[in-house]
Amino acid sequence: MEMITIKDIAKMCGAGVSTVSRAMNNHPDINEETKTKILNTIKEYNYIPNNSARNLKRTESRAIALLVKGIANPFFVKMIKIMEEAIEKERCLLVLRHVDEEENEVDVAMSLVKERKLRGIIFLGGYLNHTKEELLRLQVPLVFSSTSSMDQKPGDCYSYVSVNDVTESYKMVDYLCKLGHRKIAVLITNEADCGIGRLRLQGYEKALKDNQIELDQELIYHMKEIGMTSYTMENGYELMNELLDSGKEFSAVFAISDTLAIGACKAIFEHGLRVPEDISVSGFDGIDMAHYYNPTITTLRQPVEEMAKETVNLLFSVIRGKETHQYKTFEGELLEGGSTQSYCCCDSDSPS
Amino acid sequence: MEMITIKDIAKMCGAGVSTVSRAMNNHPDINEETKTKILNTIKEYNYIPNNSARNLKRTESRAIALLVKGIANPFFVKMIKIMEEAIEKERCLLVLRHVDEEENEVDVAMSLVKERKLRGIIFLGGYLNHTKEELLRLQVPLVFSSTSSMDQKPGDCYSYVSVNDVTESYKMVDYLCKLGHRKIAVLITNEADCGIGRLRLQGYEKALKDNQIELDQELIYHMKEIGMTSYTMENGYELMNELLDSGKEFSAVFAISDTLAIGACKAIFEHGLRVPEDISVSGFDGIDMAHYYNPTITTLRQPVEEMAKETVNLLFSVIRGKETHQYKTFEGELLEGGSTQSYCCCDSDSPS
DNA sequence: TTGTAGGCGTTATCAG
DNA sequence: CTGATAACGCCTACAA
Repeated sequence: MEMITIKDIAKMCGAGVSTVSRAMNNHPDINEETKTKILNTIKEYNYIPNNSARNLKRTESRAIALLVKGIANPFFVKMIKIMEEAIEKERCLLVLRHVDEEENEVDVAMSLVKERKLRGIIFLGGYLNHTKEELLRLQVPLVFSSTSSMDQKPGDCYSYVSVNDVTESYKMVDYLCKLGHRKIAVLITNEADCGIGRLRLQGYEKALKDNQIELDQELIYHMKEIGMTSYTMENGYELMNELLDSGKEFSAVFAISDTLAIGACKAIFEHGLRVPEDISVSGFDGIDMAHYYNPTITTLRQPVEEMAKETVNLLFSVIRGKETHQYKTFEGELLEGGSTQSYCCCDSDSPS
Repeated sequence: MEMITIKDIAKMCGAGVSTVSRAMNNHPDINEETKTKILNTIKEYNYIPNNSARNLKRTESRAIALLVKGIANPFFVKMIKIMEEAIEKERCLLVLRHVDEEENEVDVAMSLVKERKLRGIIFLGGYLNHTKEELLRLQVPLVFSSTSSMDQKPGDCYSYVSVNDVTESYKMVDYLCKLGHRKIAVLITNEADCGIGRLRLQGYEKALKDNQIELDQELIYHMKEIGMTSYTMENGYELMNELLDSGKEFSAVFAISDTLAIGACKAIFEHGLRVPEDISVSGFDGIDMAHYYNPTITTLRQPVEEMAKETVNLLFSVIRGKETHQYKTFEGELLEGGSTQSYCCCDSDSPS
């Protein structure tokens, strides 16, 4: 029932608590013999030091926090994995924390800074709408990765890694235009979302404009529910059903995520239509699923691996004081899949 | 630079630390006026109490730990979400922790018990091979959910929620047999895996036997790499490629997860074959992707929602002392999708 | 209703 | 090399 503490170990070994502490923490000033003896009793009694006490007392740690907004997002899952490895390589401890949609990630971060004496923080996802003052209060190096921000000018108090959502979604929509599509619908998060959704919509609008296509508000399909920012297949399916049921004419769809695109395909199939013969579908992100789907989803691949690695690199550069905060934008890559084809007014039945 | 503490707040308000503590923790014995005053200064100075100190001092908390082995698994992602809500409904704090493949979840749990004074622990995924002694040492109610265990007899020191992997995979393979398939390949984790993979293989073997089909070792495709237990589309793709390239004859494939099944489909398509006309493909789990895939994957749906809810229920029953530890097995549901069809020796080109 | 003091389990400091 | 001892920041008797 009683928790065994460092004192108990000390008593058992006939040593002082500080010696036990030294043994545990690999301090240099300790006799090898007593050290092994202590380590043995620790193992024997399954003693595990109390982290709360440690964190409270320690002046610094090697902990890096990774705060993720949207842990279900497959795109993030991959980034997390890579960051995890990179951080481990720096011999640091990763503290992974899932942040809810309504939660304020900076508050969570602040709490962690106090609790764990963090070395640095990585924010993954979410929307960057915090004041410089709030961020400075965190007192540790910060990197925002794949976080959207309306004004693309980060302050000097944090680093920033991302693709340019406007530019990249422009690429995709422009690609659809060049294929000859003129009636291009877009599936997107709800209107209140000022995050990535809005940026990608901007790219869509600009691409249409540059291709001399008039913007048709009826082809912009927002998720209805407020606060509904989740990029799920189900939402893609729902949105596409609405769109198809509306009777509105269109030949291509740009879904602002691959998950939405896949859901959309399902709706299209269920309406007895084909992808891409009847409707071309394109996504965004370049997640594995887009590649494995049938047909392969035409998508805009974000260089996940490089982005994740660079995120960690930037963080450690600042931690080491070697560099000051930076702003890195990555280029996406348009992957042509089987879900899009050039627009054909005669509605051919036998492509290929 | 200096961290602001409870003492600072106390000083600023001209109050004692205990009063500040009472204000923060909603204690009854406190003057409303002083309470609001304190709360205001706390807000004004953005004071956040140090969790380490709290955990160290508190004798109990309302924290429940959820230790997940394989956070990338879409099946778990859904369960986590549901458990999260259920735990919140019990007005408890969820401590979500990702456990690496090589990490021992019980060690992590032990560490958390000490650090956070946990009320209970839920283990999601992984393989249950811990001694009763180890588990008892944790001192708090335990539930293993969707964890595999060779001997299906849990001790009395923990609860257990799962489907019967043998029975359920039997159902699926039996279904394929009843469709007329006699050469059924299986895609599975590496041979060293004594977890879910082995159980599902048992179901496969039994189903074949009951259908008077001789077991053909060459149709059992294990992941090659040791320690490779990840149920990814990529692995499914690789395995299926090997299988197809081997020239071995078969008409159906049972992949022990939907992700593997989807990867397998991709490989089949790339070999110029069709699903299900040339090869029937079935999966396991019933994740969303199986439903959205084209064709829809025939799968064995695990009742995620109920399982997740029951997991939390069992935990709280024990916490409240109302019930003793239990062992709940759920029935899966075979969802017929478009990826399977009855075996047709004439290799029809125009199904329905 | 409020304040003071002691201790939670460690680590850091400093004298031996 | 080792062992007391004083913090770390908070909560909680207990006394006022």
